[in-house]
Amino acid sequence: MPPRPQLKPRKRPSQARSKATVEAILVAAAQVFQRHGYVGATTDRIAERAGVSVGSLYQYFPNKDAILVALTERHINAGFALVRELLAEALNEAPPLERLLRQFVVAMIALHEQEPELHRVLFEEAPLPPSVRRQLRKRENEFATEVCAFLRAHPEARRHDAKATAYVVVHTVDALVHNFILHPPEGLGSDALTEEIVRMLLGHLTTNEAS
Amino acid sequence: MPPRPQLKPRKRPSQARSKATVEAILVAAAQVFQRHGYVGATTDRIAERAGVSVGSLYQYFPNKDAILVALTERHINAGFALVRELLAEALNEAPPLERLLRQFVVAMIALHEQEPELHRVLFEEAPLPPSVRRQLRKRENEFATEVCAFLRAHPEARRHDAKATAYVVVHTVDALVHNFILHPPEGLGSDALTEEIVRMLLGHLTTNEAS
DNA sequence: GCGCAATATGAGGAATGCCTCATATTTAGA
DNA sequence: TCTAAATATGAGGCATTCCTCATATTGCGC
Repeated sequence: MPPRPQLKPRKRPSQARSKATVEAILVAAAQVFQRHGYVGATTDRIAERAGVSVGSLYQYFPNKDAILVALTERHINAGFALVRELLAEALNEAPPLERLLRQFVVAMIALHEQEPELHRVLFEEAPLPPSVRRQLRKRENEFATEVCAFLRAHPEARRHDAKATAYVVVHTVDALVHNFILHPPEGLGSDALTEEIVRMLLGHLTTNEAS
Repeated sequence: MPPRPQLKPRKRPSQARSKATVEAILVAAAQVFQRHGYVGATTDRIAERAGVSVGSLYQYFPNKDAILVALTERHINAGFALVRELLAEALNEAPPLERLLRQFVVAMIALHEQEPELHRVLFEEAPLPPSVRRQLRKRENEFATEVCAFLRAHPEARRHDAKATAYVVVHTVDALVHNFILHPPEGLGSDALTEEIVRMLLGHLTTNEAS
């Protein structure tokens, strides 16, 4: 267990051919991580699945964890993009808070429902390096800040400690949905959960309090 | 990556000497997992730290994961016991719901604050076998059921879908506290978080609704 | 077409960690 | 005290995986 080596690619692909190779490796990695878990996902297996040689793989990724990281970052980016998109759509209509919240929860569920097993491996099983976890938290905070700004602006929202509220709102939805999709409890459907979350958050956001 | 082998000990310690050995191994394992992470925690290292030979270790644990599992189960049991204890104490006084909620959140924070790094390794990094994850979920559900029963009984609580509510309450607290302790955000203290959670849940629990 | 750079190959080196087993020591009980 | 069972030891076998490197192939610019 020597100090964790670098995570950046040693060569940047320039020709179309090599770009395709990198893409194939990432796609294959997603499949292999999904099917075999973090430990079972060997570089040999990923290369084989990608239809390239191990040597090629190591041209673009200095080690196994670099693949994990690249994959995770891509996954995170796609996730935020999707949620933002769905939210932006909803925001165009200047909707009531309840509708917006429901939209948010639904978007998060949709997000977690695609490739849930990959999601589980990446975020629950794999030893994501601290740098990546930090980055993820940073993105979450940015997102919470947006939510925060929105909350101040929305006519229905009444709370004072917008920072704490935004933190709680964003993380509550994320955590509950994450748990629900990845470890579905018996006797509780996603509709019921959505309703419950929406009611709770709506109440929380619209209750005025002399702090 | 052959099929995951058995997790049960091959020999049960009978004499006091061997009980001490097993105990030493578990204590050492906790320290080593904490300091080196799941991958860095080699059986050799654990044995060394425990002051016993690898051979002895393998007398009582068939493989590395068996140690992880034993440790996790112990951790889980201690956790539930602690929270139950703190809650039972609070319940003796037939307190108002708000007080009880606050007690719950405080207990969960206390729980997560002891050995947070071990907690992180066990639940975020280590590949816990599905059986253990299932067991954990089962315990959580049992706990949620208790909460559920209590909710029905408490005079201040007004909600109808007690099952969904219990699920949301328990998992919200757990997830938020877990995240907060293990990945502390800047500019948000534990008091503010506690307040925020308590207000949110209290509002949720005391709001009556024609479902 | 030519030559050079980019890319691809895959057998095998090197390192590591899990776990065994033949042997030694300790304890319990008669 | 003596014996058998319980417990402890730790060097090293075995398997596995990561990654390299010498070589081959492909594509780009001229």
